[in-house]
Amino acid sequence: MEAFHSSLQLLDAEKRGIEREGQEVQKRQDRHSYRGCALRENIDKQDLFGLMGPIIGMSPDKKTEIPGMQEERTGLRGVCGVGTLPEAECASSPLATSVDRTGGAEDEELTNLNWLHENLLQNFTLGGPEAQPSGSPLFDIEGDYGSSQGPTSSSSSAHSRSRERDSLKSKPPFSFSLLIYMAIEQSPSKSLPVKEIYGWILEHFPYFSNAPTGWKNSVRHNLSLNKCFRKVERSLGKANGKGSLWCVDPEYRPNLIQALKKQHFPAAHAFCTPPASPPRASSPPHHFLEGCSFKESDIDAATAMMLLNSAPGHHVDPCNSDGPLDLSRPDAFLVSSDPKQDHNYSSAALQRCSSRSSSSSLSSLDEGGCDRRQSRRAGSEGFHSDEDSDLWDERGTHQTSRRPPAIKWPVRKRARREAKPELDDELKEAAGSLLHLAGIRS
DNA sequence: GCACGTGTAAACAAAT
DNA sequence: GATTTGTTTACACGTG
Repeated sequence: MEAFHSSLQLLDAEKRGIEREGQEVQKRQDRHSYRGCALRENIDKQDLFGLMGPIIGMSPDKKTEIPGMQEERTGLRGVCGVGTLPEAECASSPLATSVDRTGGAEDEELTNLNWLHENLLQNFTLGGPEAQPSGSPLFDIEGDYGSSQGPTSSSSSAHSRSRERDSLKSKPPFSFSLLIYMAIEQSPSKSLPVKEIYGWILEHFPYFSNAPTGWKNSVRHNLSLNKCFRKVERSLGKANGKGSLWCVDPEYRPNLIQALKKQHFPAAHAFCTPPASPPRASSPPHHFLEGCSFKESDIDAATAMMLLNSAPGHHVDPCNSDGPLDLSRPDAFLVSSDPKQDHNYSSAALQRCSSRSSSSSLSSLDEGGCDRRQSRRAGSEGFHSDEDSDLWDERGTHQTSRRPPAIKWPVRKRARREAKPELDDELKEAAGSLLHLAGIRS
């Protein structure tokens, strides 16, 4: 943990150095563009760890212009805002209670995706929030927003309006799984009801505000089918809305992170790259960074931190199914180097996902969806115990006749954790390599 | 061609 | 009874 804090300090120092270079770099980046994106060179690395302020993805003015956004956002304030989710506060599940008790400060640093939204996503925009006329984070992610112009370039207001229109009609470059993941991860309690997932998506991807309502069906479909997501029963004693809370299955969080990065941040393949490979070899492919002003070390720093978070023993996961994690305890964030105390399943999950082609993603996890549902229905008490997990680990039925049971069932979690120490080490080394690449001493 | 991931639509049941 | 939520099935399409 001390090393982590020192890394943060080093990041801060580096950030200041980067900022000094900022203007010079901006000039360079103005000369480049890629798919309409121009990322800030001087990414605030503090932000990478979820220390940022409120979400700035969309200006209120623009949001109010979107039909139907107002009512959707009302229920969202508790999610993206500072407060805690009322439902989650009262949720009876160990997850919700343990998470909500925390206040989430350190948890925010280690697990949330604010860094993604406010940096990776937002910094895809032209020069950051001050320069972006539209609040949509996909504003410049999508390639059809016109050529990128640097923040210092003379992007006319007409051009901005044009891009804004495009942002409203262009589909987000993320799958529903990732959208849901981002929504859930950005919530203080790491769990959201469906309606607030809708709200988050609507707020951050205005495209859906004008899209046919089928996308909500898709969201629900994903939540049900994708075993990355778990249902958490709300508190029975309080009538606080329909349905359940949904959270990210900790076992598949690395997969989601990887899918997220594969979708837009191919530097993520460093996660699957053995540490022996040269650091630069794990740099994002040219097609991605080409023209982007996203310094590779920035990406690496971000991915390194995520990898650290994903690495066994470094992960703080409120959704840990091994039992409620009381994040209010000061030792809740102690970094364990003991594999036996590793409550993270990322290594196996990562291995699973890296075993497939680059297209490996989330729905491969759907193979077990039916079993998950079975166990949900058997007792929808939210999270499974290990025994419960073992149940849906070992049953081998497949969901549909169209999906042959090419089941990559997670093996028993504990057994897997103990059986993959070398993989754990690789992950740690990879994290170290990435941090080193980013100029951070781990 | 095949397997897989993803998106979409539709139907249905249960809950509110 | 209407609406929302959750589940399931089916199909289409793109990709490797």
